[in-house]
Formats: sequence, C-alpha cells, structure tokens
Amino acid sequence: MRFDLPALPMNRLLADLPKSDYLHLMQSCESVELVLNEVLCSAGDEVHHVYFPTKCIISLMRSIESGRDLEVGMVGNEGMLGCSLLMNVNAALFSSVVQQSGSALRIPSKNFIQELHYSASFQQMLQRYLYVSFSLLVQNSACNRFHLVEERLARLLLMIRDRAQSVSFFVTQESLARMLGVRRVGVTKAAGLLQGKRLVSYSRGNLKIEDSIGLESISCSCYKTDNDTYKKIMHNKI
Amino acid sequence: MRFDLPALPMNRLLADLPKSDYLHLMQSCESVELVLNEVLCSAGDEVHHVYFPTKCIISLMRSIESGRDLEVGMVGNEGMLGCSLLMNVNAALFSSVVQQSGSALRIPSKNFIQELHYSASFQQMLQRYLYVSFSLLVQNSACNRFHLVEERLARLLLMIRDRAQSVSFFVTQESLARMLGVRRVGVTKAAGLLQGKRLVSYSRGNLKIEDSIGLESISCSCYKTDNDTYKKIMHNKI
DNA sequence: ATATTTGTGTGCGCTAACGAACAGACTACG
DNA sequence: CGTAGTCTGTTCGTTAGCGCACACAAATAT
Repeated sequence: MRFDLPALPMNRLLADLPKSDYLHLMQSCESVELVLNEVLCSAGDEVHHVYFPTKCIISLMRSIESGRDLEVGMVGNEGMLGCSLLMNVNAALFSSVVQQSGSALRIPSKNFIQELHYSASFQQMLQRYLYVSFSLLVQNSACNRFHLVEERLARLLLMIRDRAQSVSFFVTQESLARMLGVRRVGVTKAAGLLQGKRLVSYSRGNLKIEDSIGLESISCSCYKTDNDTYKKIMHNKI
Repeated sequence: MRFDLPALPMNRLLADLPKSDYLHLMQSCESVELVLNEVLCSAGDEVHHVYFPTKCIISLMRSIESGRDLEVGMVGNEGMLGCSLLMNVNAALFSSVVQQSGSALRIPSKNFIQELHYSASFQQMLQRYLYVSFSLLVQNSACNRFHLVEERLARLLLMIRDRAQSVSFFVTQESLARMLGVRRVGVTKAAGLLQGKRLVSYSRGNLKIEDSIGLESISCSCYKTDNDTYKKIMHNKI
C-alpha cells in the first residue's frame, strides 16, 4: 500500500496542500460515512472535529426565534466544516446537518490546531478559505434579500450538483424549502416552473438536472459570483 | 504629555489590549476625521489601511447586480475595518462608506500585519472579533429574510445609537432604506409607525430616539442576540 | 427674494410570498 | 394486501413590500 494522493473523490482544499503536509495531516485523520439528516453539531456547541467532505454535503443552518431557520452555507468537497477554530473560538457558528450522505475525512479539534501550527501553508490556505466563506455568506445575504425563489432554487440546485458531483441527487421539496427559508409550497411552485421549462425533472425526491446550461442562465448571478470568488481567492492567490 | 489611555471616545477593541501592546500599536496609528458618505474603499479593492473607529460609523455595503445594494455590517467603536487582512487576503470584502462622521484611528496595512506578529494577544483578540463579525453577518442574513421592515428599522436605529454613542444622530430615510435594502417609501411608512408610537422623532434627517426601552421591545430579537454574541465572545472568552 | 436641491409624505395598482387546509399519488412496511 | 407514512400538487384568502408618480415643505444656493 502506498500513501499516495488518492483518485477522486477528494477534498479540494487538501488536494492543494504540499504532499508532505498532506501526509502529515492524514496521520490524524479518519474517514467517516455521514448519513442523511445526521446533525454533526448545533449552533453554539463545542467543536470536537473538523470535517473535510470528500463526497457528501453538509448544510450550515442558523435558526432564529420561533423555529424558523435558514441555510447560510453549504460545504462539500470544496470546503471544510469547523472554521470557528481558525478564529480562536471553540463554538460552532451554525448547526451542521448532513444534506447528502457520503464520505468525509475528519480530524479531532486538538490535532487540527496542532496541524495549523505545523504547516504554515495549511494555515494560510484555510485562512483564505475562511475569506471565501465570508464572501459567500455576504453574497447569500444579499441574494436572500433580493432574488426570486425560482432564481434562488436554480442556484441552490446547481450548488448541490457541484458538491454532489452528479446531476442526479436526492433532495425533497421540504428540505429545499428549509434551505431557502420559504414554504414548501413555494418550492413546489418554483420547481414546477423549472420542470415545465425542461431544466430539471424530479419525482419524490429523486431530482435530475436535465439542462445545466439552461438552469445556469435562469439562476441568479450569485452562482457565478460565488464560483468566481472561490477560484480567484483559492487559486489566483490575489 | 503622558502616553496614557485616553478618556472616551475610545475604540473598545484597543481598550482591552495590554497597555504595552497598545502603546506599541499607537506608534503606527494616526487619527483621522472621516466625513459623511466618504467611501473608504470599494469591494475588491486593495486594503491600504485598517481603521479603528473611535467616534464614527462605517457601513459595510455589498452591491449586487443592477445597482441594488445592501448593508451587511456596521462598524463603530466596538470594531474595526479591514478584516480581510486577518485572513491573508488583501482585497476588501465590501464597500465601506462613512455613515456617521467622526474620528477613527488608522494604521497602514503593512504595519498592521507587523503588529499582528508583534502581539499575540492583539492577533487572538482580532481573530475573535472576526468570529463575532461572522456571527453577526449570519444573524443579519436570517434577519433580512424573515423580519418585518419595522422590526429591522428599530434594530438598525438601536445599532446606530450604540455606535454613535448618542440617542440623537443624523440619518435620512433614504440612507436607512439603502441599509435595509428596501424602498425609501418603506422606511417612511415604518418610521411613521415608530414615530406614531412615540418611540422616535425625526425631521429632515435629525433623528432622536425618545424611548429606548420601547424601541428595543419592538425591534427584532437580533439586536439582543448580536449584543450577547459580542459580549460572550469578546469578554467571557469562551 | 427666488430658484434649486433635499427630505418626507401619499396614493395607486401590482405581485411574490405567506398561512392554512386538503387531496392525490407513490413507497414501504407489516 | 392493505395501511401508514412520505412526497407532491392545488386552492383560497391575505399581506408585506414593490414600482411609479406626484405633492409638498424645509434648507440651501444664487
């Protein structure tokens, strides 16, 4: 057995690490399988592990008074869960709920912090990821305020596709509604419109994107903005 | 002349520094007067200075396509402007517009980064401030989505009061509307309701909070949540 | 004094989204 | 096979907020 970079699926953050740092990190990591609707932690909780999804999606939810809640972020193999630790605070900023089952690497908080000190490039890269998270959050805030449900739904489906690494995935209208912070009926209506335009098809949670290009053109510009931000900050290293 | 901690107004972040670190930092700082509507930087710009308001307010605005924009944060003497540098990226996350004229300390980016390395307590404190900013942004995101304009306006006025350190300040309905991301007419209506309840009075931009308690009780819970978060993270040091 | 800019108030029709309640259709399970 | 649970669709009345346009008053400039 060789300790080589594995083939996909892989976490994109870790993929960019220097190989020696990566191998060092891996010694503290274990691979875990996350299952749908599993709650990894609730807002305010102590953070026990940092997760690097390899093939799963974690929704970051913030709940506000009176049971209403809203997805404020989504983490797939492009990111990590546990950013609080980068800011010297051991308390989760949001509730983390598994939205697509699959595998992730995880590392205990204590070891994670050691790794930050061990590898400067690891720390710097994650700080830049934090910046990206910040930026996406800002974008999402404005998006929630101004854009229509149909546009936002289109964006959301594209985001799930990217992180699920597949044009087909399981997601009910109920959970989409919770992510968007709207009624389920609002999703039924918007999804019906998308299906009417032959952009997606679905049945009882089995959703398939039929026309990616079309879906992108109908989604709000936030989708593109977010992707550009990620690329610019994580790769162009401005 | 003594280099002692000055009386108020003071920046609350700096007030908590060990005295020696504070004095060291001050050697690179200069005091500046910021004037209403001055744009300190635009989203994406290189960051030249970090600002620590002592008696002024800076609005953090994000503009989205088609000229619509939204306030995503507000910085007064409880915070700082220039968090990007804490994340190893020299590009502003938002446009920064002076919302209440007044004084601030500022330090060139280069010196700021040196100070981060010079003083561990400075760096750790600012990282925690970054966490607070993150949390408030999340809260604001949900607030924008769910709360009524009147509640949000009440919260906004309380936030301005806290940072202006006065129950009277100058702010037009037009600028309140831009901050809330609603029409000016929407503010006229909501402000009329608040005035009808004798919570505030205003005329041509001269606004006065007449009943702080009443205003707090009508504002959404986000106001209290935000304040609690700040206290908990910056003081209780969880 | 007069004109212009700035800040506020109103009125009108419109629409996206809401809350609640119910109906059908597919799936899974005993 | 039937029953219970899950997922989706529809209907109806309501409402917060929108866009537009206009009116008016106070402050400022000429």
